[in-house]
Amino acid sequence: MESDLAIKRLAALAQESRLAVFRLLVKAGKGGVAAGDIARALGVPANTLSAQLGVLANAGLVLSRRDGRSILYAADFDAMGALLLYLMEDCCQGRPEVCAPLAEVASRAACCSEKQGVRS
Amino acid sequence: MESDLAIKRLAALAQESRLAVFRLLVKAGKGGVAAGDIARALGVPANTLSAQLGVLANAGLVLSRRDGRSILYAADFDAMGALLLYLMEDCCQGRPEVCAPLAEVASRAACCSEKQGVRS
DNA sequence: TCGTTATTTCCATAAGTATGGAAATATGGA
DNA sequence: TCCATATTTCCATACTTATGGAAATAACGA
Repeated sequence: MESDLAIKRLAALAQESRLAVFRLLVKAGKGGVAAGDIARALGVPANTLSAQLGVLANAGLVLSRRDGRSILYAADFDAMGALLLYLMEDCCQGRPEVCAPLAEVASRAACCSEKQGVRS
Repeated sequence: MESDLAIKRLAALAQESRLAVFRLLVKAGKGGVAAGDIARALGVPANTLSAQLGVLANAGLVLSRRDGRSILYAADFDAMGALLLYLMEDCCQGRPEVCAPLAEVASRAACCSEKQGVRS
């Protein structure tokens, strides 16, 4: 990953309500959530939320598709994985002091994904 | 980790020259690098760099100590590890789609750190 | 003490980001 | 077609951040 893109993604997540949006979308899974429902859940005006979703989408952290009158937003898990991989490998050079504590979480995930595939 | 702190750290890294500073400090390791040497390496005026180091330090991503006339800055590996752990667990809920691809990097690091006697 | 080097703080300016009202666009249903 | 709903775009305002010149502070050696 280019550091430009990593910076864009870091900046997109570095704001309270955008991080809240992303976390909500992670919880929701691949099905996604309508923009209006996100706005209601977070108590943010629709146009403000739209701008925030725009930043996340521009950073490639969320995907959107229209469903009737609504537009469904979903977290892009691959993009987030790529960002974390960048931070671990390119930025931190795989240093054990940084990366070793992550082994348990990562291997648990790897284990689950092999056993039962993808969950939503 | 509090999401406020995570946001502070994400924001600190979400800028070109600050990310460059952090990467340089990761490369340099625990010994650290004098502020002036960082400024020279990155071609940034001393006072501008000082402000950037201030942001990184305030986010807890770098540590500093005086050494004679110089002030040595060093990456705080634990802090970076905690940020990544937060992103994997709290933010992404350990989702396999995000975290599984990180298993190899993390376990390689864990392996090396065991050899050196460092554990998490 | 003084002079030199290293770094930070102060300050102003420039640049970028966040917010939300109002209007515009898109969809589906009557 | 007309209307209601869902979302975005336009725009102005407020806020935050980045930058670097100049002065201040800190440490060392003579």
